[in-house]
Amino acid sequence: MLSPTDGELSILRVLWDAGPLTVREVNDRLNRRLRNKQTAEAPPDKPIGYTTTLKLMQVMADKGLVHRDTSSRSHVYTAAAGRERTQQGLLRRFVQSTFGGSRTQLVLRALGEGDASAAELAEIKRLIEKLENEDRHA
Amino acid sequence: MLSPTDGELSILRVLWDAGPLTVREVNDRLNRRLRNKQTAEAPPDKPIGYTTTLKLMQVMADKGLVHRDTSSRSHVYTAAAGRERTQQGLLRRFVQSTFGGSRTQLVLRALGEGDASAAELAEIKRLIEKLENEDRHA
DNA sequence: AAATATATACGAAGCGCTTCGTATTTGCAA
DNA sequence: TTGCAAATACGAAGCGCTTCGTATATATTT
Repeated sequence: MLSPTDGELSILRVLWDAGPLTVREVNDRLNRRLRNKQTAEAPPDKPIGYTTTLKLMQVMADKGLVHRDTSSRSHVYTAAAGRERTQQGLLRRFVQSTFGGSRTQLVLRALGEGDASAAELAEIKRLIEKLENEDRHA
Repeated sequence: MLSPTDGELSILRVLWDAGPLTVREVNDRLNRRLRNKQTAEAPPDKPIGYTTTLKLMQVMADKGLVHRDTSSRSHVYTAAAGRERTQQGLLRRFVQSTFGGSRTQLVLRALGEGDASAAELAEIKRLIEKLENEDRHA
């Protein structure tokens, strides 16, 4: 299980959002400032060169982070792992390095910042109650 | 506001746990396998060289991550920023890069893993209810 | 067909993080 | 005081990530 780097992650985001894409399409989307709801990413100060994206995606193919279809001249790439699975992996690492492995500490810190809306808090609460129920019946 | 790297973070953890320390003391603690409750860190496979720790801490002093008292021959280091503040900074970065800035997504993902104890869930729930009350009165 | 545009492949430089070797200084002991 | 132990300072190598220049192949247009 290999975790993507920051640069790789930005490419994966594009692939997750916009399905199978060519290098050109990915590069365009990285440079164009289209902030999809979930994906809130700041547009780069300096445009990313085409060959930069190409090289990165080639590396990702080597690492197995993406699959590529080379049947046509413009190769078509797809993310190898889903968004959830990837986020879980990154989260695991992060919790380990920054919170000594305690997910609860992380959550408390994340909620403590105080920018969660009432609806979000309600959603989290709902999840907790669901988990508590599962616990009780386990 | 500068965020520590992984290596720097492991040193900060030691300083947070054990107050002002010399390089020697930090290096010893990094190599000795003393897993403090909060700090659950795996002991390194290969011992960390003394000068490695020294250099890293010198860099940290340059960056302002630690303060050092050079009045005695063995310099004494203290963490410049507190644990909470540092974790907040790292969390902010991580949420941005991995969850597109949505703390709620992060929390949902963190809780979804399903290894939180009943007591932990209760603690989180308590915090949420406290936040909801603050919201209501804001 | 020739010229132009667009694709991939590849090597290498730049940068930050980490690690270590080595020189130098300082304190302590024989 | 002479020698040994332990500390700091410093330079540089190694590695991974990112970026880019350039070579080469393949379409497309004129």
